[in-house]
Amino acid sequence: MGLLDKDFYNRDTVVVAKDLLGCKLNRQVEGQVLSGIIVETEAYTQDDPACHAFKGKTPRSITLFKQPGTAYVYFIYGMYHCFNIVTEPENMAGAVLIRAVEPVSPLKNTNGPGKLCREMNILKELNGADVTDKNSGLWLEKCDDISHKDIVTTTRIGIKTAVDYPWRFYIRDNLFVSKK
DNA sequence: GATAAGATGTTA
DNA sequence: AACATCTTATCA
Repeated sequence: MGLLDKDFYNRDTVVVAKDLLGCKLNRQVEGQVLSGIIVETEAYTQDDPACHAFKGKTPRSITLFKQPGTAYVYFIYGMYHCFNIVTEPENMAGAVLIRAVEPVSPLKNTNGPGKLCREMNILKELNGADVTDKNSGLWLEKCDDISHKDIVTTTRIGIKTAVDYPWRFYIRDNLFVSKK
């Protein structure tokens, strides 16, 4: 299966967020590979008030300005991590939050951003990792092609600003989307 | 079913 | 003080 490369991520964030649906997320840990199909994403861009990079570079948001295909992992609510993939050219902030995957190999309980990070052992040490390089232990592959009409577009979840941006995408009727 | 509250630590 | 969350408790 084709490894997603820098050119894939070096595009408009919203386009990447939709194209990531149906792709396979892989995590190698202790010789074991955990995999899931991405079924839910959200887009965040530099001029988006809900984005961590909205107010410019900070120690945390600096990762969002790195080259496309960089992992952006941050700690939230005292006990969870969220996993994003940086998009757009280097020095331009943008990222896609992976909100849910459909379990493939020995995975379960991955229907939410905090849960999938816990189940796939995605920790802060992966912040800044190169997702276009398998050696990072975290990479993505092209898998299912999702038809345009099977992508549902809604507003994003869990934020207080820019609540009207229609930048959450998920696969219609998929059982592993968060909430419901 | 629904809604409320509690856990927990980093961030600026 | 807020936070790109999730679990458990307490209603009905």
